[in-house]
Amino acid sequence: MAEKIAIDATKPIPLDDHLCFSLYATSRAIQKLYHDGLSKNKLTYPQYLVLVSLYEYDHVTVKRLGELLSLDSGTLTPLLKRMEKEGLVTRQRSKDDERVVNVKLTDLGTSKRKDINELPEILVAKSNFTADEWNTLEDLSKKLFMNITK
Amino acid sequence: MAEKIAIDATKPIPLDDHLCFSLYATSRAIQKLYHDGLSKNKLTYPQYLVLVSLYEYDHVTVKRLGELLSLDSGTLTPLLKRMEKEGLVTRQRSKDDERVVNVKLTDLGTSKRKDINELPEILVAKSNFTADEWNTLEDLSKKLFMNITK
DNA sequence: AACTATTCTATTTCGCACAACTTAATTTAA
DNA sequence: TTAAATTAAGTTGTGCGAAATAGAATAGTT
Repeated sequence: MAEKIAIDATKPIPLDDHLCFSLYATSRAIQKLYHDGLSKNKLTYPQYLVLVSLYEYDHVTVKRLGELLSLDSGTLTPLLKRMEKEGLVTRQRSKDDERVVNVKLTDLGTSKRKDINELPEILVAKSNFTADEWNTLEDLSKKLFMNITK
Repeated sequence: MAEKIAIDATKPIPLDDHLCFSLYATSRAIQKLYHDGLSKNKLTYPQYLVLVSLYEYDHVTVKRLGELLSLDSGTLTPLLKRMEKEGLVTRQRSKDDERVVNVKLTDLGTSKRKDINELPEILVAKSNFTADEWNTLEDLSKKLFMNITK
């Protein structure tokens, strides 16, 4: 029988006991960790995630990108316009369905793959995690995401 | 002997293999989960974290708040001004050291404690996690934060 | 006391995030 | 086949979040 998760809401709950805060702070810390490697390539963190997505899928629609990154068009449209301006991607309205905009890598965008792919190594090194710790954290984080978004 | 964490940077790394993304997406999903409960009280997520901090410490300086939440004054100053405007906190420059600004709860701010403290229950319920899963995720997230920020 | 360095807050600028809304294209169904 | 509903992207407004800078107050040194 699994133990219940106990939170006593009648007393002040220390910040340190908030799982939400731990994940929030850690996520931001990782973005800071990547900052130098990203700004060297004139990239922001969400722009980096767009490139990662495009290396995986070659071309995607704005809608698909939104599903992949759980970001909406209000975030993606201006972000992609900035990336287009930097010459990293192209945005083209689909001939089949004019509502759809296809996003593709340019040669410049493609050329950054090697640099980009080295960023996770920084986290691996700094984390000082065992493979088991790493995988457990990843699995639990994904499981939590699934459970609260489904 | 612990297994190494293996990342092959020569091939595209699926978005799904990025621990950074999993934590980033999960953190944002939690903020969305809290959104209704927060906006009911006219609060944003970081403002909620400020209140949590104040329930724990009663009064804090801007600097201390920045350390607690790992946020800088560029974020905190306007945020606290908005909270002051809403009547949730007071901001007062210290007599001892005029550089320091003390932040304290008002009665209104204090009165929100019960409502505020119920938010984590929403996450507990939605997570469907065992106490063991919950604690493991919290511990590993904190450990990762410590290792990459120290 | 004057000089220097440090500490702390505030300001500015830019780029997300997200909600709510608008516009335009496509699909559906009456 | 045209009116209604749906879908995709874009727009607007607000609030973070980070970096860089400025500026005032304090502490430390000579």
